[in-house]
Amino acid sequence: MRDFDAGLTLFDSAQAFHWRPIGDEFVAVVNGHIMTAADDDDFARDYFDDFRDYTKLIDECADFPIAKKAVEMLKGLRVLNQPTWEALIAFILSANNNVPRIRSLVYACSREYGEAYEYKGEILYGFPSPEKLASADEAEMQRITRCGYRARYLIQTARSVCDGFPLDEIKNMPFDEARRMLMTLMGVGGKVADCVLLFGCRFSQAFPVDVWVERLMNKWFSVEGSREHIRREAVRLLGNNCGLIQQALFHAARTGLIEL
DNA sequence: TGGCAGGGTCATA
DNA sequence: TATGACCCTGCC
Repeated sequence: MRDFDAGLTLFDSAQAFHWRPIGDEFVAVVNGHIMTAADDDDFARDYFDDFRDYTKLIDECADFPIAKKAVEMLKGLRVLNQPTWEALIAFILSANNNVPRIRSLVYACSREYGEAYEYKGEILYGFPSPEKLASADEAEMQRITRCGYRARYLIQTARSVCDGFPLDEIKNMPFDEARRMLMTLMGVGGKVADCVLLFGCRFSQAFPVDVWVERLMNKWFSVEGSREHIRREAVRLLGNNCGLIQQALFHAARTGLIEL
């Protein structure tokens, strides 16, 4: 695969939290199958977004030197096409947490409620199913996983999915409608919805605004105001692939590659 | 060791 | 639309 930086994309970029370095490779359970960063079947290439031409992205942010710089510096950073449910669970857990703790919460929930798999002597866990989470006890989940108030979000959202919420149809809806639908789920506000749309529904115009993106949009794009306002301005300025650009900007800001 | 901040959301007014 | 509460912990 051309220009694919597995460590950057799967581990450092904080768009997925369940990939683990084992030996000299990255491994995770995706959709009930063990997957490695070296896989290159059609499913893997799609998951790693290998069918997109990322060189075009540099031209798309030509009007914004800081964006162009971030995209150029982070060649090899892909935006993943994760299963919607997996992105949903991970980003509900992400709320008001730092990256190391999100990783540990995703792990704890998977270990407790997901299926175990063995790979080269290591145990890996898949994401818990909606059914499994829907029947979980809130207090017990809090005690075991330490996920705090997010236990209620997880359980309620899992119950909605079990009760017929059309999660698999979200990716085929118009963007605004998809976003509104996701936000009816417990624990899903605008930011989490945008992450699910970007990382789990192929909407490259989704633009998650967190504390880092808020700061960099203030400093480098002179955009201030509510996060919803910042999001709309980003779409207007950067276009329909603003989510892909956001990912480069987010990582550059968080790691000090660009000043804040 | 204390205290802040973290890929926010919800309830309330 | 704006404000405060919220589980817990990584990190300075």
